[in-house]
Amino acid sequence: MADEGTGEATRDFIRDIIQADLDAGRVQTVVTRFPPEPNGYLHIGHAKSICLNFGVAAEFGGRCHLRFDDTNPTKEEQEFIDAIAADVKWLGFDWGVHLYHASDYFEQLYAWAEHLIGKGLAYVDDQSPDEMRAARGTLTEPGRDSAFRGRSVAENLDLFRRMRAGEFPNGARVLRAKIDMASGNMNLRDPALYRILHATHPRTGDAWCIYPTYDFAHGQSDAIEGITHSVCTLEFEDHKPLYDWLIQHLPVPSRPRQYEFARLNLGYTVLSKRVLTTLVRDGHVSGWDDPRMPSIAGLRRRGVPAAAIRDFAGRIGVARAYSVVDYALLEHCIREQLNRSAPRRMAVLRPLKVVIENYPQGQTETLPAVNHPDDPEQGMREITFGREIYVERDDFMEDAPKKFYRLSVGREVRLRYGFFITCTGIVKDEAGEVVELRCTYDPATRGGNAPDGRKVQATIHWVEATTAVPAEIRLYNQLFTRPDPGAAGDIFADINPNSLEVLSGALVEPALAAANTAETVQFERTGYFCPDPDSTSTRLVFNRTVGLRDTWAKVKAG
RNA sequence: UGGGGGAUAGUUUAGCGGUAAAACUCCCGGCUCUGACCCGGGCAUCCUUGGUUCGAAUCCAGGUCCCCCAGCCA
Repeated sequence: MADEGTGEATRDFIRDIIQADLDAGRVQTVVTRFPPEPNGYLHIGHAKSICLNFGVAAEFGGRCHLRFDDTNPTKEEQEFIDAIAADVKWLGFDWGVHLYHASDYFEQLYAWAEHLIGKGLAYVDDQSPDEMRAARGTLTEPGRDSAFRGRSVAENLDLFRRMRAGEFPNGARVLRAKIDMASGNMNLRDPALYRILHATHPRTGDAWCIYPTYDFAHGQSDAIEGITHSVCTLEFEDHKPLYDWLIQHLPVPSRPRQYEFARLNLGYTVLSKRVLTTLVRDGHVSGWDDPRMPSIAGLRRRGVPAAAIRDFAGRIGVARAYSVVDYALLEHCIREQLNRSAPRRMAVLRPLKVVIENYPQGQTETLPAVNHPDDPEQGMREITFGREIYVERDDFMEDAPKKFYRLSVGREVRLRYGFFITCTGIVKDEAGEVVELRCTYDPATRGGNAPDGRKVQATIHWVEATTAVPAEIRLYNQLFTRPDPGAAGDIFADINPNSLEVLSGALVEPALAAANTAETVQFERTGYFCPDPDSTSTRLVFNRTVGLRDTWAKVKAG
């Protein structure tokens, strides 16, 4: 895992705090945790948190727990629990034996709730959700005390036990902390600690019908596990006073501290679980692992290496200021990683037939090609050359400007690993479309160099007609049309109708037919691609992970 | 108009009283059997106003703008 591009010992305020705690002896062993709620799949925003929590633990010789925050059985599923664990592992992190669930602590949390009641710091409220909302006040006006706030300890205890016993329907009562209904911090206006939820929990089944809220479960779970630095995102900042209040009033075994950082925002991308869930549910994408999704599963299926995601997480930094990261940075990290590892292959996305007129009919020959120009270890392979080949449509222009280096009538180019060819003529169909090129080749340039030392301006990729293998290639574009999806109102109106482009007539070199591995390869001059699970023995399907940088496209665009 | 937090190149970060650093993007140029990679070069009134100081992005005071909070979600 020490393969990150610039994975140097990055510095940020979280690491500074930990270093200071270690130096001052406040903490002996750093213990962090990644606490996902299993109500959806992980996305690249979670990857930032995962890399931070596991990264920091590793750097300081501590440990990081994986803890499922499974306190709301109405939204959580086993499928998500399994997928999340698989994704964290795929990203390259290991929680060892430290796999936990907030539900592991339900009994202890319940006991602490009674403890709070006993100290007169919590009470059972009979108000309905609507009444509670009305009594909570607003951002500028204080709330009003509930009529049930003054119940005796005995009555609270009795009612709370009966809540647990299942005597009341959902929403009938709730256990609340008794703090301050006039606090400027809404979280301190007697927050709910336990609610009645007659629902089957993925792990505890029907053992419970009351469940702790996030606020009551999270900090105490941290304390039970001995978490030293509970790192979360900025929106929990207002919860810290409550987090601390609970830790202070409960006989917990340790005193964890919460620290907040800014969550990741990515241009042209949505990292809201609510929206992502809707995209999947309403069929805007094929599933959580659709290659257009910013989910870990989607990125993986698209061919993005875990190391690229780790590198990305390291480069975006950790701070407290709201920010939106350029999508281009992610692409850069992917390209950098793949450039040095991905085997090179040739594939023609939009084929244009070429007949080499002076090459013998019915004859073929093989030519050696390197698998990676900078890595001899990857070896060589043989590619077939013959009279009929296919080149990329974009590599021919009828009225080519001076800046266009590729094929045009009268121009000579090099076929990668092959010969120099010169275009001598074109064939058009009735519609006037160029459907075939006539060329001649120079036998003396076999292997790619001219004995007379003449140069060509371009080298293009190609495949030989009789040996090429047909393939479907899926090109992905941004899932949203604007850098700030939803900023104009309806986020679903910003979905890009052209986010998926399928090329069904692509031709790839035979070596790719054996690409059954999940390995991402480079199609020379076009980009990085990986076989999609939709591939079958009779139909090859490739996903474009990311294109190569294309300077010509910019020149052409003017 | 309550509470909490934040403002450094187009973007994300560094800088912690000594004269703005890096990466990405973009632009210019070089190299090249991938117009890729790689290699040069360019791109900042440090939100603002005033103060302290020999010296301020850093310290102080006042503004401005942005983000989060009124779930029995997390």
